[in-house]
Amino acid sequence: MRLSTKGRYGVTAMMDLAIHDNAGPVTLADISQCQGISLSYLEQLFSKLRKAGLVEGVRGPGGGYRLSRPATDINIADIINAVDERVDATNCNKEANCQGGERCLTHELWMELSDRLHTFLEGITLAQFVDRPGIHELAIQRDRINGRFILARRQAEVLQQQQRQNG
Amino acid sequence: MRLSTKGRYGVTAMMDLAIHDNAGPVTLADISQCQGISLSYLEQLFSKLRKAGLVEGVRGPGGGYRLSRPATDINIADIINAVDERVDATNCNKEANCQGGERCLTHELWMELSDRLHTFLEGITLAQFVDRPGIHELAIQRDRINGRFILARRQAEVLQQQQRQNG
DNA sequence: TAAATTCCCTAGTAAATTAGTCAGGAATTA
DNA sequence: TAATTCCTGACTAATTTACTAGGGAATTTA
Repeated sequence: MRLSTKGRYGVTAMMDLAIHDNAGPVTLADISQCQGISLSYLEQLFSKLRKAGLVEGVRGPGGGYRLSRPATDINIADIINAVDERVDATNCNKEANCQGGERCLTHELWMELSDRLHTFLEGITLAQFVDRPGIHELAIQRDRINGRFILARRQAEVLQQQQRQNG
Repeated sequence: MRLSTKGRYGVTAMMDLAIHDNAGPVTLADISQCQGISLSYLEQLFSKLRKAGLVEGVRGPGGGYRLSRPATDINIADIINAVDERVDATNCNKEANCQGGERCLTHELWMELSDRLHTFLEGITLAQFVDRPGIHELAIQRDRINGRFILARRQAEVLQQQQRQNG
């Protein structure tokens, strides 16, 4: 397990997709502008997310990226693994350090900690951040502030439709 | 929160100190050899751990580093913060990205995740890895394999003493 | 069909971080 | 006094991060 700004970019971008999941795909240009990351860099990150099967791209006008499965089925460990891609190889695996083929005790303990961390992050899904009252209304507000008018409108339409059905 | 190989080095080194806590200080030369990290690099890492108040150095022959407080009072978040030193500054804090002074919704969600992670790692102490049956016997074995004879002897002495008192 | 939009891919580069090297000094023990 | 070990600072190499540039492929809209 490894966690850098790259991982943060991946997670926040995926949260963005999850929030707008009902309102259709989100363009990288939007995410780029809102988060202040270069478009090309985002494209590279999304290439990894796509290869990991977490998102799918939709080309052409009105296109963008969307989650490839429900937000309930995507956890934080998935995302970080896809983007940060580093496994916890300790130095001892390359042997020559710890004699006799025995690994350092501390490395075993580290692996245990690493496992615990992984399990913890596996237990946190995107849905846990998105499925809460008022989040979509808040998202529409913020999107308008950030100039993401198309997204805001689409999301507002979906919301109205749902309210008509419920009320 | 940020987690790189540097953080791993810090944590495993601290585990090493914790295991030998009763047997006196551990030299950086020992850790360097066992973990395959350069001595000077370790010195730089320990400079940070010392400034964070987690360890204290003992100079001269027979010296080394030891924990500055009980292993029960040192958690993983402490160590990673000391060594990786990066706080979770999102791009939005530097403003100019998200208009209107409002932060991106995803950044708030990220901070929430970051907090959760921090709390999780705060709850894991060094003692949880060290205070378990047979760990010291195992440590002595491994130390001998790794050529850390002085440490192994000191630890064996302490262990015998404890056994005399108990049995 | 043409034009616009968006994903998609490759290659290269600048900046930052990681990891290491070197050289020396200060405290302590034997 | 000599050996050991921490401690510090400056410099360098390697790697990773983040960005830039260019073009191509699929799709929608006019």
